[in-house]
Amino acid sequence: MTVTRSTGRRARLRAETTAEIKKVALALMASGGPDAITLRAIAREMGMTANAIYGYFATRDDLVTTLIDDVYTALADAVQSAWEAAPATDPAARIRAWAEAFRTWALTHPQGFRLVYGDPVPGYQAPEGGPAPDAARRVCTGLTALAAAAWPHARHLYDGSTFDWSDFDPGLLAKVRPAFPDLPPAAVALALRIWGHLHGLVSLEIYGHMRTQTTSPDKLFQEEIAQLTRTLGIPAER
Amino acid sequence: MTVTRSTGRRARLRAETTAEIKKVALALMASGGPDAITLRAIAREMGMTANAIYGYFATRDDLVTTLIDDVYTALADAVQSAWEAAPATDPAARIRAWAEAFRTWALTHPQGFRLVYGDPVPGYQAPEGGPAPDAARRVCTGLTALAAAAWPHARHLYDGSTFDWSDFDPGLLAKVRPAFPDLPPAAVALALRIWGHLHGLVSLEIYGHMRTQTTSPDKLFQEEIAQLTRTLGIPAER
DNA sequence: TGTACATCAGTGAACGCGCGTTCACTGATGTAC
DNA sequence: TGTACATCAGTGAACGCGCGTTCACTGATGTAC
Repeated sequence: MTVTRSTGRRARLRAETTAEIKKVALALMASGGPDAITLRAIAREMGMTANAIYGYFATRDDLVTTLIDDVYTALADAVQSAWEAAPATDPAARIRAWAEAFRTWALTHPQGFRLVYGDPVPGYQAPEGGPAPDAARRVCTGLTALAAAAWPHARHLYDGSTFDWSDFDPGLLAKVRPAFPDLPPAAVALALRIWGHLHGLVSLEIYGHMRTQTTSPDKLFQEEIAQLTRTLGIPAER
Repeated sequence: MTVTRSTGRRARLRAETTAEIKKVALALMASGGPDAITLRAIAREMGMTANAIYGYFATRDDLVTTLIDDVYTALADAVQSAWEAAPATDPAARIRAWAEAFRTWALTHPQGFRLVYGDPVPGYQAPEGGPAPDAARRVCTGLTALAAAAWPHARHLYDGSTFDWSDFDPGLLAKVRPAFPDLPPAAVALALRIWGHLHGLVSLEIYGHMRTQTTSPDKLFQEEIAQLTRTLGIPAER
């Protein structure tokens, strides 16, 4: 049996077509929502027949799984690079950068947000078992870094916390504890709570529930961030 | 033209069948998600033909609109009565009651939560225009009552708030301002932020994103409530 | 360099499915005189 | 109280649709000798 060299022409064409299928699928999702991701629609858009896609993805659910992973990665990259762009010496700025990147990404890719955090595509069955994809983890562990930076200022608020390590998923801890050996369980819980706060505000906005309440969701989110750093007692630099 | 008396036998049967259609639709949704709400499935379950339903609802979207309203009402009733059951003299207990009722309702009716706060049923087109249904408003104005009770203790935290009345939806203000004449815009913003916090934590849990982080979402939520009353400076009674 | 063969991307027709909705209808229930 | 008529809930067959997936196939691209 001859193995095709991965740099061969065929392999390259194959990779390009795979990329195009995903690109078209994401474009369809952006304009029509996750429901619009159908093999036939993708094929139509690409000028192929629907079953040609079976040469690249074994099944529709396989394609959707790949897309979810791609979108998660894009989100994780966006927040991580925003966080890294802010100076490490200014925890408040880093929190602000992370949170704003999170909201901005969501508003720019509302359908992507729905795909990863909302209802799955109708009929989609996620592959069973297996840990959360790496990118999903990165979103959350990024927040743990924020909590770690804030911890010296905020720890006194959480003296009564009853969390211990057994309250967390082993997969999460495997990522978090080596990176922040001194962090107590209460700080990880804080990270999850902050995640919940930001997710809630953004998600209400994305799903249209803020529109009937406020005309300035942006201002609301700014106040959220300001209060967050204030409550945690993080000094603003300068 | 003879108007059928609304107490007539026919009218009663009609009301009963309408109620059964909704009941069956909700049961289908509970077991199969919002996608499972199809006229044919409902009819199958009721031993009728699919088109018989057209005698009760002009279209599938009409039925879904009605269901959303019903579910919203159930949620609003649940949180409101929990809130009322706690003593008015104990704001912390009232906040706790509201928040716990919110989460409990969501965990008990995950598909209902998805129906009202998540992606709409595939293909569903909400009736255009028109203000949010009354029940949706009640969920949010209930939170304003919480913020109002907390305000005397928490106002000093929001001195820098830049919110004014023009930042809010007139429909919201029409409900809120008459009920709480002394409440400033910053307090309404606080209510929305609290809503966001609770919604986020519950929504991550409902959509399964907490499972890969913590084994004690319950504990996390308790800590959220405790920190909320603490941050707002609400004294615990007793 | 030329030829025989293997690989493999994509075609085109077809399958069975469940869906919302329309149509002409039937038979039971209620109403008016 | 009895009869003629109107109302109306529900039937059964059919429409056209888009979907995921399977099948046998064709024709171009690459490979081995």
